[in-house]
Amino acid sequence: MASSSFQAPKGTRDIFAPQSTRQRTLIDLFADTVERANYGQISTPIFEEIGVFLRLGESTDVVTKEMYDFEDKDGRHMALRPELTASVVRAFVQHRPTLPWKVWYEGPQFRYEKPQAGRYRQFTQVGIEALGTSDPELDVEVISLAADFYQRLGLRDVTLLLNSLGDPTCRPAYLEALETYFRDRIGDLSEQSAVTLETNPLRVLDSKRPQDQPIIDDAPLMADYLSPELTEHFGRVRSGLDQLEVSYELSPRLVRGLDYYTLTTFEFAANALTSSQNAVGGGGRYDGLAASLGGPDTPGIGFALGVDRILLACDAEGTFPEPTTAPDVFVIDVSGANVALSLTAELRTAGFTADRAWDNRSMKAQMKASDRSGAPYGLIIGEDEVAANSVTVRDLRGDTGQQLVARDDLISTLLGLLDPK
RNA sequence: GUGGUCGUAGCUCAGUCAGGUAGAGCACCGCGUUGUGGUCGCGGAUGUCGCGGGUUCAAAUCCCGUCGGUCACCCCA
Repeated sequence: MASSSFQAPKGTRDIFAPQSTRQRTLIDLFADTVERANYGQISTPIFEEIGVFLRLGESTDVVTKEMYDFEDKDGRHMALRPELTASVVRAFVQHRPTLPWKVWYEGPQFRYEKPQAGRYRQFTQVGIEALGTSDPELDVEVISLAADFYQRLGLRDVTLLLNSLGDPTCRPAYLEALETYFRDRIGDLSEQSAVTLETNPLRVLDSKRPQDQPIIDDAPLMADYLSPELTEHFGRVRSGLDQLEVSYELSPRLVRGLDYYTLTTFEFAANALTSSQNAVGGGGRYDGLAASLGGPDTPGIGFALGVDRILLACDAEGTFPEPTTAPDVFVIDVSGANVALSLTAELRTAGFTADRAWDNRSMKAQMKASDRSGAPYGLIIGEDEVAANSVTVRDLRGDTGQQLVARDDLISTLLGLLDPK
């Protein structure tokens, strides 16, 4: 803790068992959920040419203020990925897989933000992206998969917020109306919102300042400006969600932070999280992104879910507990003959998880260690056992006592007592 | 990035208001005789009181700075 010693960089943390095990379990559950829908895993580099991310939008903090960018030794301007959609679409444009293309991912992302609980400079997201069709039923599939996943985790109090942001054919008229509306009231807006208005009127809707609320409440709605086709698309998304019994709230003010979103946009808020960092996931359509990255004009939709925040929400709801990690057996060796060394290796080869005590400690100390390990059985080897070429198998959890087992029968005896992992 | 708040043993915290050079619980280690843990009893180790500077005879305690956590805004997962 002294200033001369190192600590994890601001906004980052060390995660170890059992939390790390829990995180991996969560990711496994996510993989299972989306692989049932035929999404395949994609793994992209953790850094890209910065241009890949500049398409996220010039009015977003993620791009303008929060990028971890650097020059590599050849002078290329690179950046650690602040999100994964852009990387996935870059991979799509580069490889041109057959359509529709459905992928899922997990991994760390980086944003230079001021940290807070649930907001880190390195954070983990899981997500999916699907490119190649504008079918509104794809929107429904994507959204419902996220909802399914929360449900499988045991999260109950998650609200799905839904909106349509229009597209280049109808959004400009809305933006104009919105800008005019806010300009007429700029004197009543907060200073911050007045600045935001200059770069992106849409995002003023996102302001949480009390001063802005009455003005935002009466602002024009995108829904009134959607083209007939998009109104139809949005209607089919909603009826599809109804059909699958995925409940949602229409949220006409929902504005996503990244500029590439079009049409369907959504966000999941965990109500158990009391802080303002309660968005545990979000996503939407980005029909122009592939083209803007130099590829064919291909529609796409996806979402990203914040693993760190989801786990905080699980804690708040008291669900998805940490897995208990205990070995099957724990070896106590007081023989002075190094039996533990070969015995643990033999047990592991046979499929058991096995740990042991070290440093030739006393019987009492080794028994204590075995108890603490959580293992259901302790294997005791002393001089007597060595002489009899056997092992004492002791029940550490129940009351069945202990039995002397011939070394040759040990594995089969243990197989009768527990299932190897 | 702006503002608030907190920072004492591995963990949770008391002590800070009224300055006199560190405590509790849990965890850890050992002992309770001959090879047996979990309960109990006894004993033990561990902190330059986040870091740096200032005021003072004297600072965990007061002042300034800094780093980190956290809360609100901002932003977003």
